[in-house]
Amino acid sequence: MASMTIIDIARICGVGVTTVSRAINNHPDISEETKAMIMKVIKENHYVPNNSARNLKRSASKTIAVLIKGITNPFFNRMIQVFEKEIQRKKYSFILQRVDENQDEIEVAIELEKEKRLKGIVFLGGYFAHAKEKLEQLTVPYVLSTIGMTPEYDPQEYSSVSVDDFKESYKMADYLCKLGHRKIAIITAPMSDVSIGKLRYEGYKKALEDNGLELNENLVRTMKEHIQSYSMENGYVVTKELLESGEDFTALFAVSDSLAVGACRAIFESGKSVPQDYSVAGYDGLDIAYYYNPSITTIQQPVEEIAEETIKILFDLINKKITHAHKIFPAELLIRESTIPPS
Amino acid sequence: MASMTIIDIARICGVGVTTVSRAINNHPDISEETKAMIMKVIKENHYVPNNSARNLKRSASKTIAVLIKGITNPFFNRMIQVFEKEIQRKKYSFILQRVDENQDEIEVAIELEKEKRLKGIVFLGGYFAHAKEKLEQLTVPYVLSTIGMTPEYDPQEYSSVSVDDFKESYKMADYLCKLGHRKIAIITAPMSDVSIGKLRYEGYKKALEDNGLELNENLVRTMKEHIQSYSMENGYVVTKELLESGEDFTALFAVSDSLAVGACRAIFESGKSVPQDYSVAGYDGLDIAYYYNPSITTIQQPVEEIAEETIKILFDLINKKITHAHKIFPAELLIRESTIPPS
DNA sequence: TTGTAAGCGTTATCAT
DNA sequence: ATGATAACGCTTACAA
Repeated sequence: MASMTIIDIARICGVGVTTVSRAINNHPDISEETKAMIMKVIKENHYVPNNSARNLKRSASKTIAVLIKGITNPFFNRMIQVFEKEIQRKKYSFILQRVDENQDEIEVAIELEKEKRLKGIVFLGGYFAHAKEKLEQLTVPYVLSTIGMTPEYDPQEYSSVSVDDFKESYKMADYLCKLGHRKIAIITAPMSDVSIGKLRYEGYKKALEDNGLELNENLVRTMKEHIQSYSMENGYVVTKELLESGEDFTALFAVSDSLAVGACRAIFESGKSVPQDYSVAGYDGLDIAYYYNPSITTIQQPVEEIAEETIKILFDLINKKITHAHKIFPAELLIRESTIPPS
Repeated sequence: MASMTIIDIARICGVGVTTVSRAINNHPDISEETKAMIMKVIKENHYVPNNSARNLKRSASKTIAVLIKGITNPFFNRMIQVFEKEIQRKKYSFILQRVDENQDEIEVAIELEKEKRLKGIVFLGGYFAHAKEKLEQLTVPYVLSTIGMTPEYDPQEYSSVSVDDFKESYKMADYLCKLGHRKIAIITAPMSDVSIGKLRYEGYKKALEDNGLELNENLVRTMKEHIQSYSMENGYVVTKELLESGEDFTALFAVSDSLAVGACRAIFESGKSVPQDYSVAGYDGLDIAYYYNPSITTIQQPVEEIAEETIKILFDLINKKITHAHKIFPAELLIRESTIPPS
């Protein structure tokens, strides 16, 4: 049996399609009894409305899409939960759309906006170097959440919520310096990265400079491009290489907690220990940084606040209360077992 | 300016809509030059076809959806990558749809099937206790991947790929027994769970029995319902409670690696160590089990093979080569630093 | 090779 | 309160 349509239901009920539509969509102009009767028939016949037809006809829907670059990142888990909760609280529905690493998030967004008649979009993660012309095709409000934006963009033209990656990274590197470390290695993004990876590296560089330390290029290590970025495996491989290079260092700053975990394992396997032989610091404030052994010193981003503020700004945009906004949250340096003064 | 439609493009190009459609969809019956001209106009005007309209009109599309319960689970990351790769290799497109913990995956599937004219569905994760009547509304082939199915279902009526959770869990518990442990605690799913959590618990029970060990109810701990299931935090909280209960044990089997990580941290915080004071074992074979300190003994599921076989079966179903299939892969017991004989 | 026109399954407009 | 009917933007017979 082919799939039921609204017409079949109308026929079975002996009413017009409009009435059925009214019943489905909770319209006021319908008597309780006809509605109940129609709903009963719908249940019995397992009728499910076709969303494509609905979206096509509807001029606007109350839905927000969250587009994530790299859904794999545990850092986003908590944020997604908050997004979902907040969006539902506003009586909007919520679409989570994953964007592939080599897919253009703006193109996905443009397509989705048309397909689903979106009211707003949240971009989560990734870099953001798009032609202005492309951005302009997005006719609904959007907010960049924890995304590093290239500085060439006019801040008047978009909205964002994040931490100050430069400052927070500086904070961590400065802490390591103040601990007495003078040879501090870093695992960061390839220099081609224009986003948070770059900002975190710049913070490290500045902290070294301010502490009178010279930058040793041999201690600046970048993630392997062929391995999942910011992953434990990447941290492991890069650290192994660093250790084998024989270059001397006493502390290692990995720009994500996952990288730090991989780094620790590489150190253990070389017969050394953390923090006695090497201090290791991470970034993000993931659960694993707390549960790891030793627990890992990190920069904890206030994920829930970031997510809440993202939604708040998005709805202010939707309701035309504002034209743009940028919110920067402070992150917290959590000092744990993995970092001590050099021996 | 309102959004462009195919009619606008046709008008601008001075051709009919059919021709534009042909250009968009790479149809053969169109001259190279008109096609090039049309594509140029499309680019210039930023025309993007409306997917809802396409899906509505199309009778069938070449797309496969993967529905995941709990996208948060790192165990699925690798699988998703494989799914995507394999599906693209078959020239099909791929939709990843997250299903909320308290959402009914079958309902989502039914809706999506109509909306996107799916060719097939993969269900990933979660339990699976659905009314047969509901399942029957799914008119396209589907495969359950790493899902525990309630035994009441007729295996003739569905397809699945997974490991034998009972057997693999038995393997781990048996290994701990053979190591000499006689007081083996377990962290598992609440008894209401009918799925993998139950199977893994049953394997543990049987192993104890076969090794002449009596089951101590006080050593059977279940995850907290209000905390994310199978998470590090859950393992941490439950283990803390276990340690504080004063009940004696020498080994702890956590039915997921994340639980095991949380368990280890709870043990460290109580001033004890792993594996000297307590052996800890996990399940799944996540990266973190290897990178953790100590590295964690686990049951490694062959995720890539499971994912590949899932797609293979799905396409065999689509091509009507088979009516159903069940594939069970062996998993591997990886003995690492976290388990030693009791002292 | 190209164009015209008939749906796809809804919702919205306008009568009744 | 209810129903006929015209869109929504696209693909696809069928004609030319």
